[in-house]
Amino acid sequence: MSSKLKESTIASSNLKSRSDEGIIVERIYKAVMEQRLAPKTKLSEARLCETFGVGRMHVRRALLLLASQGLIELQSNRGAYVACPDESEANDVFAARMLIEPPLVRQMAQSPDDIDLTLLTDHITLEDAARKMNERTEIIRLSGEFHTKLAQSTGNKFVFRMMRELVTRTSLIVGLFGSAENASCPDDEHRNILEAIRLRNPELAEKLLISHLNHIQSGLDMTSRQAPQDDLAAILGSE
Amino acid sequence: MSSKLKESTIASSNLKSRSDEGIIVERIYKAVMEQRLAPKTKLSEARLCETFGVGRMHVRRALLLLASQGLIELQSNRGAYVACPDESEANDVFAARMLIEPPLVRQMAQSPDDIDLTLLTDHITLEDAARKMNERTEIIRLSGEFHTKLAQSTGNKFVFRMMRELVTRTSLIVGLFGSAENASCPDDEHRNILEAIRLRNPELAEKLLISHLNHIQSGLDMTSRQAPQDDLAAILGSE
DNA sequence: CACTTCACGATTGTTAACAATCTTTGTCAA
DNA sequence: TTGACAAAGATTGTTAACAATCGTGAAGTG
Repeated sequence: MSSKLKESTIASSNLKSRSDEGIIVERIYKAVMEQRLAPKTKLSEARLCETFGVGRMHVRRALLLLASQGLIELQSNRGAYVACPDESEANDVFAARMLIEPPLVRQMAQSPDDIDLTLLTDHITLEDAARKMNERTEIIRLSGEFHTKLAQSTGNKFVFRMMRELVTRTSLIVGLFGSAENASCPDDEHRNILEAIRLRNPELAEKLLISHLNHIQSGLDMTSRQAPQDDLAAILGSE
Repeated sequence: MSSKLKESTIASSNLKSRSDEGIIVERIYKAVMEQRLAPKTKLSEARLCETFGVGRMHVRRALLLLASQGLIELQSNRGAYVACPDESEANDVFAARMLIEPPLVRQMAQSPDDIDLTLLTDHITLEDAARKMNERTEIIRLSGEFHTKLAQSTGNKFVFRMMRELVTRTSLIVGLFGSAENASCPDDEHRNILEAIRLRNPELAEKLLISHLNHIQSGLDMTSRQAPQDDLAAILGSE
């Protein structure tokens, strides 16, 4: 396809990448992806101001961007809360992914030459490393990011953005309804999908991806929930 | 599928629908969809303030939302400008639509019972009426909105949002690179696609949609451009 | 004791003034 | 005439004070 897509944050794809709100958006985005920020956690303006050392204006702009992405919810006069998908939304997310990802990998497997495969092989190396070191948050984030990078490797920024939104939402959903071992994608499925693409086998790639998504979805339990957390500075402060 | 999706604006899907910035976003969105706001047109804050009769804060928030949607571009210290897609972006838009829409209509044709078909038949009625009355802007907008409503009728808000972004961008692209008669989708193609869905013929529906997208894309001339406009109040004021 | 009401503190929403930056215009010199 | 330079004007970015709203807890009443 065409463009480069080096940047992988919400803000930097549209705005000046070094802006203050870009940093805030990226940090919160990452915290959600790693399931360190639980749904319904309150993100108060004052707290974020001191955490990031910026004025309220930047915080409010960042919150607006996050809300437009659906990552948080803005309640009038009540503040911002991490989004808390319900069962219906979860179904929609997986339905959307079932619509998009199979044709995506199918197409990738048809002409893997157009595609940046090193990006994906490198990523799987990272996944293996994180698994070996047993770093929970890394595993979770990388596990989701594989699918994002799948889209990113096509070089199509629209496909990339759609995918990132769906993957982020999936991370929230898995954090809410998933059991512990289900938090990350199963061991070798990513590697197998990538291998099918490299071998130019569209049918196999599509089949593997569909069953992969089914694995994730079937591991969800739509009854259990979790409690919100609180210590924002500890969660968002590190980097 | 699941949710209702009555609201069809950018802002109202995530934010309080009656908010000031919601109105601004919707107006500008509509103006772009109808190709009344040409790419590179400057959207100055002061101008928008008096046009909509709101404070700068609301205007700036609306501009941020539009930028996050990719509809406009924010240049640091220089202001907001209607996005101006280049050839590479145009290719990406059509590639993304080719990826999503065929599986979408295929799936719709497989089980049209889950779907709100009256929404679509009503829409085609509107399209015919606008064509008969020769109302250019209406024709252009409805022509694009058919595809949006295609996604909307599934009830999946993620599919809907993805589609809306792609359709909006397509409108910009057609306005930039399209010839006059190509501004709207050809006469009966929408009706034929809908009919194939209603008749539960997935292969036909997919085939018709693919050739429909090809018609639109092949009607583009990637060399010619247009000049930006200026009188914002006249363009955005009416409603 | 249960319930309502009210007042206070905390948080978010808004405004307007101020600062920084860019654009334009006018001047001068080569 | 053309170009560089500088000042003025216009536009955007930022801040801080003010207003509005919400949650909480105390006080009062049945």
